[in-house]
Amino acid sequence: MADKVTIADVARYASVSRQTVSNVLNSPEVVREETRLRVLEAVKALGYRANQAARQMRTGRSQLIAARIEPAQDDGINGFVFDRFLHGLTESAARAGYRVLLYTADDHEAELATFDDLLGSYEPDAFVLTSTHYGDPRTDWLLEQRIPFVTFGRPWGLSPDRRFPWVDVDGAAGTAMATRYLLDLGHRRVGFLGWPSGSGVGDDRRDGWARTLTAGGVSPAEIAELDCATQDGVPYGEAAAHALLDTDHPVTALVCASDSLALGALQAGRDIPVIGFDDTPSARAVGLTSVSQPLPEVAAQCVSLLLRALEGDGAGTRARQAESQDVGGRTDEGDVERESTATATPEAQPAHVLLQPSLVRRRSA
Amino acid sequence: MADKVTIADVARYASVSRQTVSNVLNSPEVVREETRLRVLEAVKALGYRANQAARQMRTGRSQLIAARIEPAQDDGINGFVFDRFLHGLTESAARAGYRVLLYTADDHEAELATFDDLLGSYEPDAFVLTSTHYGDPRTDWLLEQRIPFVTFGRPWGLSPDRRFPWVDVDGAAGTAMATRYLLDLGHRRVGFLGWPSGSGVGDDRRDGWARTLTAGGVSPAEIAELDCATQDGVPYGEAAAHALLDTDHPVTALVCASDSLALGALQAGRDIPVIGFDDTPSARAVGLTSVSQPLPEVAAQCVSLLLRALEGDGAGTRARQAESQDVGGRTDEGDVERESTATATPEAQPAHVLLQPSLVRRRSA
DNA sequence: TAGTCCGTCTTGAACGATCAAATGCACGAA
DNA sequence: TTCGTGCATTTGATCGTTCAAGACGGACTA
Repeated sequence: MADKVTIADVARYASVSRQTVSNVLNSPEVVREETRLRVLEAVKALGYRANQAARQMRTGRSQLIAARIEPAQDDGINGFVFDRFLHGLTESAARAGYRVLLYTADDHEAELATFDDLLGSYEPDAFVLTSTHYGDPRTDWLLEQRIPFVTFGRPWGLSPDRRFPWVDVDGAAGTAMATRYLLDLGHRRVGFLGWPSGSGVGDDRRDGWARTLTAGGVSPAEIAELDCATQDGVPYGEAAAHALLDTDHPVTALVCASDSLALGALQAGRDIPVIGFDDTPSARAVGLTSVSQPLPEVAAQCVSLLLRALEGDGAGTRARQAESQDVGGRTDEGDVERESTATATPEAQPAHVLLQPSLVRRRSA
Repeated sequence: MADKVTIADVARYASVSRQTVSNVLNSPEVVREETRLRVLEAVKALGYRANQAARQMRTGRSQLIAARIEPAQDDGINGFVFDRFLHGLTESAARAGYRVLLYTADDHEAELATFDDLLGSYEPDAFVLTSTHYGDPRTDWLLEQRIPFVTFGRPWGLSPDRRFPWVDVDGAAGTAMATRYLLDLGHRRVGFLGWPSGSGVGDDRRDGWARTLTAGGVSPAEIAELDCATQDGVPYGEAAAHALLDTDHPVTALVCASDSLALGALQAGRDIPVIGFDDTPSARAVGLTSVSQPLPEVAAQCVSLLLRALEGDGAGTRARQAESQDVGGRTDEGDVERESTATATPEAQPAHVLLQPSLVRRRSA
């Protein structure tokens, strides 16, 4: 490799001091235009790139965002969603001058230990959490340590929504959309295959369905009859579908909390419309209509919120200016906000963003 | 956070010099036992963790392994395989004291630029490449720059196998196993749905099938008749399956180069045995028998080979000892080698490992 | 004329670790 | 007694960057 070009090399080449080179790169406004150009030329000629480690040592900022890579679930559904999210995160982060550092952890306790470990060694500037749930200890820990972070997933069960920034997809809106679609097709007995109540995500998805049926004039009693809760997984979906189908008064269409359940429903063999959730490869493969989460946008919003949080905390000041320029860059390119229900919150308050899913129509409905 | 404990704090606490603390952690053998214990106690009491940035600055080693996260394919199959691989990589790397840094790139040119970028700023110690293919420019670039790396995938088309370390799964053995299984079931006209020749992976998988049929006494002419090449994707698989089924002399079973093709074949509706490749969630969901790659092992082997390569190059010497201990740690826990066809190569030569896939039997065959 | 301020650039120090070399000490041989 | 030897530990320098403070000349003010 090119023998390591340092800032001193650039300084010598451009006949200025180290600090001037640094200023050109980090605080261009304090440097005379002519000098600035000369330095930039030198930077280009020598192929200079600031050494992260050295910079980090001085500024305390690593330009690293840590994210946990989760083991693919048995049915790989979560894995897929997460994979696409991670890809988007890496891309959005790169645009803002950050990189994504991976870690694993088997449970929450191990994850907290890993937080500590990482903070002590690699010093990531922020964390991104996924799969938040009721009573998640991770958010409290990070809040207490005052480490910037965002979650992909609402702070289920936490009193106010604004203790930390989060991004999520409106699952209820997704199932509502699916249900509405089936009602418009003329169906009235639209069943729901979901998970046992208690999970934020699952309950949210059920709500969207129930709410839409209610709006469509279906009675609460009937709604209860159309609802079936079971564990996630294809075979469970199949069994649950049978429970709703093999009755005197069978459902005529199904909305499901996951593609796994929907696939199971398809395998039940009746030829009724079925709609899944997450638009996984499996859905695509078998032609299953499914609710799709805008994962690249979720990732972009996560980075955007993180950058805001990072600007707020107390570290370097000079360096911070360069960043806010980067933020500007990202914002320019973002058609993101337009299609999102970005719930604006007052400045200086952790913001949150709730994005709308979309319905991908295929053969199954 | 705990106010940053530095090596000087530990030294003060244990009444020794900074260097002694450093030695306890990196070259324990030069320190008197009594001192060593006292220092370790101090480390524990203060919760000291060596700062990566500072260490990197001195040693030139970042303890970072860079890996590209690929966008999920249309059918998400590659995405899934890669996701699991990445998880394994992160875990194995962590055990050896390394972390995984992600990057994205749209094409090879962009990827080379990213290599350069990363090497200039974050200075990863090594790269992990996936999806290698004929004439891959990335391996040449990295070889030329003398950057350590491993690939998940053979150096297709490169003359000798030993220019760089690689890990791969024996695809031919996988399709051979699948074919053998169908032959044993009494089938003779076992068809193959694969990709057009030209891709290393695809040709390899076809070979395993053809070879097994030949061994089973099927004539070359007949084999050619049973072979169908098409683009990857469920609908293509369905069409191809029809081509092999709707003839005077239809196939009675199918081996496929991917789960997508296999799913297509299933949708063709004939009730014949079908075997896919990669054991993706889709396969699990629909009960498709499939050839499964041992991805966690692949990842573990990648890390193992990388560590070997990293020991060889010319950087610190003291630090190196600590690492080789780590390697030892990993090896202990590794049932990995046992079940793999680890092709041993002479010391100091890049090694490679070819792992055996397994057949996961489900309803489809 | 002297003093102040501003814009531009430079100098020395510091981040936290490791390396290379030096030091102190105990021991045994000359 | 003196000196070399080897072990355990310490000291000073260094990695590449940014921060804080200082230097310098010119313009503007008093």
